[in-house]
Amino acid sequence: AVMILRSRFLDARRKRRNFSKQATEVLNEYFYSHLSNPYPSEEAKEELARKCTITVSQVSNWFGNKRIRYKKNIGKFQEEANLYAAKTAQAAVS
Amino acid sequence: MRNVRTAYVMTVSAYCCAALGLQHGPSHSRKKRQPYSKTQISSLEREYKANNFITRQKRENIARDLKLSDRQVKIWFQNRRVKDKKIKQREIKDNQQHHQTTEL
DNA sequence: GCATGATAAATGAC
DNA sequence: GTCATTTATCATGC
Repeated sequence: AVMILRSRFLDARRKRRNFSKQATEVLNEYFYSHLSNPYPSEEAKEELARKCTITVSQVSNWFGNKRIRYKKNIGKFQEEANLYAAKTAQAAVS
Repeated sequence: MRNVRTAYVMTVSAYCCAALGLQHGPSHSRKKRQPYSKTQISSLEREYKANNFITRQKRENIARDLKLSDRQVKIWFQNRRVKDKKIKQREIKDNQQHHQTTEL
């Protein structure tokens, strides 16, 4: 019996669920439209959290992960970046 | 006004990663993250339970016993206090959530 | 099997 | 000291 007795911080990491598609959409829109400075203010985080129905901490986690993973492999995110760039461009026209 | 700090950070760390808007990159060989062993964690947790803040004397002893640097022990206690704070504020939120769904 | 969210060490501004 | 981060690692989803 191995008994994984990890006192894992109330076990939030285990019951992890992916965010909804709409939430990811909102977060990505912000990220790619602020690519030159992808650091939302506390107020911006709160609004994103409200829109996505997640906590501010989860917003911070998402941006932390996104920044490092984007930086590590920009090429992999190129397609995604173009997608959201086009989306915000169209929003600007209308 | 908590973002004045971030704004300043951005101007300072504009040397590296300037093209991207990314903060203090690997400035000059950052120490690689070293996950601590169960034994080390147990001792640290035991001491933390005794008191959340550690004196310099105790810190030196613990560091020697656990084969960690003085700085590592100091940082561990700092991070541990942050963790405590997060746990508490999450418990508060969970309670609020629970009352909203159960009452009325 | 990697994508993804959360946590654990480590850094730096203040 | 706190605290927002970076980075690696962990645990899970699918």
